[in-house]
Amino acid sequence: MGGFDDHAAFIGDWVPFSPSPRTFFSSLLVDDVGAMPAHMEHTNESKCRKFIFEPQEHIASCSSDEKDGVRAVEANDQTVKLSVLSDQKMSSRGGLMERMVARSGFNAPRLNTEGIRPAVLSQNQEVRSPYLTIPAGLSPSILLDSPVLIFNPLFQPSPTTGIFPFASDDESKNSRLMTEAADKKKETVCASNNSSSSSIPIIDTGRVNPSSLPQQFFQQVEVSVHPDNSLQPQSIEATQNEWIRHETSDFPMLCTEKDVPASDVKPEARTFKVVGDITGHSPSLDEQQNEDTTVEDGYNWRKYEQKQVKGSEYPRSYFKCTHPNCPVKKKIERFHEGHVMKIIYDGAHNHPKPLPKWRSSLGSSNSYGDLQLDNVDPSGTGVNGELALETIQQGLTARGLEWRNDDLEGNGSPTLHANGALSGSADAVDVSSTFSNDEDEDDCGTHGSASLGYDGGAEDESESKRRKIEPYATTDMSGTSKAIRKPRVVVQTTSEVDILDDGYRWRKYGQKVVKGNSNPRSYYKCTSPGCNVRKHVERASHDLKTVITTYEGKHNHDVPPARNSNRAKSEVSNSLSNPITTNAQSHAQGPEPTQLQSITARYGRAPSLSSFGPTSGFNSFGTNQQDLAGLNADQHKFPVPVHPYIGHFRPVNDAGFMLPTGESVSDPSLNYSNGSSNHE
DNA sequence: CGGATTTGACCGGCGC
DNA sequence: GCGCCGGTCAAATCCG
Repeated sequence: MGGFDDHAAFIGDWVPFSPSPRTFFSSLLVDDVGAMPAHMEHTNESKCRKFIFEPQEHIASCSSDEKDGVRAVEANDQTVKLSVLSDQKMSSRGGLMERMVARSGFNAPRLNTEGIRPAVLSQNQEVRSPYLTIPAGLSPSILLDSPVLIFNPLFQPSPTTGIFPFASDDESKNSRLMTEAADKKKETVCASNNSSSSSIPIIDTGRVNPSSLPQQFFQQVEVSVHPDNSLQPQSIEATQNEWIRHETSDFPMLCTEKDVPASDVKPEARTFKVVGDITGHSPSLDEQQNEDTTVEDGYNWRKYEQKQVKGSEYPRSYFKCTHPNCPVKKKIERFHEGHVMKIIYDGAHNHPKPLPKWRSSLGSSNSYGDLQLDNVDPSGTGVNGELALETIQQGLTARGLEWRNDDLEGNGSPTLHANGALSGSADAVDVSSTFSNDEDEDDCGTHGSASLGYDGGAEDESESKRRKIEPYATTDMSGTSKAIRKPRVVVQTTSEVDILDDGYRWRKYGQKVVKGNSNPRSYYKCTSPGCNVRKHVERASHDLKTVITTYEGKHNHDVPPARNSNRAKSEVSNSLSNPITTNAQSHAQGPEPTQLQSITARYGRAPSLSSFGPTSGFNSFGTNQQDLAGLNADQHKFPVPVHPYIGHFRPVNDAGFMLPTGESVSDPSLNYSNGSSNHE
């Protein structure tokens, strides 16, 4: 066994490929979207990938609710969508824009108020809009701190980034907004659900190009945030818990977000979401990332994660407040070619807002902190409006947004207050929450203003979660010994089946897209109690037929007996006529038909995404698990010695091992031609 | 209903 | 010090 330790062996192609719908799907998707088979809609993977090609109209829903919204859509027009995705994506904007312009006479989107009906709204009293759409580059805190969006002619969006260097100028902001707000009725807005109850409207700026449509753009904003209640109906469209921003000429982007059903709204789950868009500019990934990090809200953030999430073609960035012990986190997500940005805040800052880097240059007069959101409140949106914000709010920072419980008693509507002062005045830290039952805010005790009954549950939750996890993680770590590198064996096979069934039973515990490979990597653990062996499986980026399985650790047990040989047999017969398999064969992207057939026969079934996992009855060696488990390795046509890592595994590869780059296989003793000898 | 899978989120190492 | 990224966790969901 020593031979394996600290080494990784890369076992070359030694396995005949097997049919895997998943593989076919992947290849089809990648190589020929238009030819994607209808059945793809049944696979998770297809769903996942589909988003990439999905027309704008669906992206919003994807982002908000991949599970429901997307699926529903897929079933109906997936094929069509896919076939026209590319073009549509590229041209839809212009077409819509043109139509809108023609219709309205100008580029400002038209507000759709039809959807905003008191009746509907009333049904969703509990539903609060979690989204606030703001232009890219606009500091969320500014929004939060200000009753209105700022319009300052002096601040033009960056020609390159489209970011607005929002410098605060209270006067200009307010005056401008106020004066213009009156006659702005054509703004497109992605509003908060409860028009009547949203003090913090959702502002969807869409894909406005400020440089070309500054007026409209800001008008829209104005309307959305106008203290006066009037704005809501116009800018808000509520559709049963679902906030949909309609696509309009200049605002082709959807900011459709599904809100949390009232019933599901839990104090601890409050999240404040700010959605903005990168105006008229399609940022590169780098740009987006930069923008992500440059979105100013007055606090300092450390990016600790960036991940591709399902339903979004752009990675989601995770940030933590860098202030010591501050639990606040935020997520930034982009949609629609990066034009729409969603920022989700989680938790409440337990410290004053640090002095912004740019603030000093702007001068105190411009400090956004001086803005008073209170203004918003009085307006009439009154009561309900604030509630909307509350629900979403998952603990806005003390500084950026202060919740006043003033109104809470009466109607539970909070009042937003922007603490102007930068440096930490006491109240800056003071987080007032209107959510009396806010269990999520944590630490309110330390910073929360008692007046609000702010419980700070969120933090507690996350903290407790962390505490709960840590011990486990620690244990796990020690057990699996991350520090102590486990022996690794890398097996490369050519297979249509993702998982090489090695006789052991595995439980999938993770899946992730790793850099350099668009194909997700799946992580598995051996399900045998006490066995820490893990493996991850991924398809090679360069060759979808190539499956790379990396084993880590050594089984401390024998190969478990086959579960049910009968089942395997039946599956074989079923698979032979499996439509998926048949379908796949018909596609040029897959293996040659003859190959497929033989594969199908060999593997006996067209595994479902979940079924061709490690526990499936078939392996990738051209044998099924039952064979391996039930037969002596010697008896099998492929002598398969039980490998401590990979069970019944025998690299019957002609090419022998291939040492993967980066994998150190320095031990010459490694000899997979005799697997058994290696594990003693 | 219980086991398996999915998937968003978190952790921590590593490199710049 | 910060961001990237692989690995992992665990709640939610799926599925037999």
